[in-house]
Amino acid sequence: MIQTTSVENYLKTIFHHAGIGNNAVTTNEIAASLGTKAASVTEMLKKLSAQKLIRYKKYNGVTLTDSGTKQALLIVRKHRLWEYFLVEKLEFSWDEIHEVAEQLEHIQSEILVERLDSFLENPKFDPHGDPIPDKKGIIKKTDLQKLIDVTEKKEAIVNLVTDQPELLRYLSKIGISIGSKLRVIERNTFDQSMLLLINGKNKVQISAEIAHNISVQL
Amino acid sequence: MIQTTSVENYLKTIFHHAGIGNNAVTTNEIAASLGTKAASVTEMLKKLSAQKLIRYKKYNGVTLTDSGTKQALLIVRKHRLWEYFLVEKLEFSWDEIHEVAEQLEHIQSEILVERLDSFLENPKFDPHGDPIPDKKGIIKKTDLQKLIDVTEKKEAIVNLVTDQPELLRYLSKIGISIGSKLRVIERNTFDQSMLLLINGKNKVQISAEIAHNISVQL
DNA sequence: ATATATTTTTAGGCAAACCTAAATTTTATT
DNA sequence: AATAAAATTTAGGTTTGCCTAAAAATATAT
Repeated sequence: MIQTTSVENYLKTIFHHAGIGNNAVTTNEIAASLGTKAASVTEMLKKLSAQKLIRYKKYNGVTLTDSGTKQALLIVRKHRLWEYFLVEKLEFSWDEIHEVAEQLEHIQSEILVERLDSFLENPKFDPHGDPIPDKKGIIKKTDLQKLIDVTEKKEAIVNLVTDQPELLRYLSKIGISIGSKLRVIERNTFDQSMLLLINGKNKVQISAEIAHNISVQL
Repeated sequence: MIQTTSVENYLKTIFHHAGIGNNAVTTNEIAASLGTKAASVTEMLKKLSAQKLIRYKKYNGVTLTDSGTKQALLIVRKHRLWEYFLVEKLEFSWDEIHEVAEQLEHIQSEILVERLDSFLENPKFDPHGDPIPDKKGIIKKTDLQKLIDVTEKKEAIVNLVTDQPELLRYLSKIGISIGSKLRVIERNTFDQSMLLLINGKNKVQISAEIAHNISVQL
């Protein structure tokens, strides 16, 4: 089904805020991200829900359905391919591409996307290093890295955790789950323990032992 | 001023129907061309007029102002540059480009257009042979041809007529003026006279004598 | 646990761009 | 010139996506 530009922007925003774990996204987050008001978001969420693009329960935030995720991925694909085009072919610099790619991503033409992809020789990453989903919406997994190897100040997304029940229980207690965004604030050079900021909110100190068992994607 | 896609489409349509002579364009012509209803067109014409993009007098059709013409030319420029891109770089065939170029022409970014132009090495004609206006909206005049030299079935636009009062009077009587679209339906091989279709409406037979004195643009 | 603050939803409106049906103006025909 | 036909405009609606203000639900703090 062909969507309006507005619907596409909502799907894309929800997709980005949900992260890898497909966490629920709140009305206010969406409003802030799109520069609209919460009331407008609520209204649109009902429409998206009616189209089965999201799962929506009043006051509970939303998650993308498979269908919604697929559509979001195709928009992301288009956005990143156009960004690649702008930088590689039209000599745009990083700071100039966003606004234009935001427009180009809404052009409706499957054949255009595929021809562009071929013309660009099927790039796997956009100029920011973000992976470009393929035509089926599949993102090539970037190489995972152990959290212990992440340098200071960097932001990483939890992708995989060694399957040890105690560890998993502990992590959930301190608020880390698949998809959580971690920023390494500080590393203790003595014991290699690290101070993390979780999802931009809570600070937690974890031991090197634990950092060894968490895989992240940068 | 940044316009809506709809306003841009109206300007483009009026531009194309007005032809070289910037003739008045009727409400119905616009409606037919855009696939909307006459009532909707009237409404929009008021808006365009308020913005001084067209000259509009009730029941009298419209003409583009200089400002309106300039904006129309920039849309035409974008349309034709994108068409060139689609054919030359993405290997689209003629019949596939229209729909996509209709969308791409509305992308708002001056820098994008200029970079695209450079990337394509400043093409002067699109894949249909139509001239691409430059960034100031100036169209390089295509070489004029005498109507007598136009081959059968071709469509041509009247660009210049030898300045002979009798001829001009005669032509106006049979409905030919600067900007008229002529299609050569048939040529009489005996006397070189030709049967023309004028603006897709009236058929007229003209002598070789007259055809010698009309210059057209293909 | 209750009061306060925040978030989300509902209700009622607005602008753009479209529509149909009816009224008006212009054009064509006899 | 009067009438019929065609073109155009007006009047009153619809849909999409946004808004503000008020109400309801949830979260936070004492």
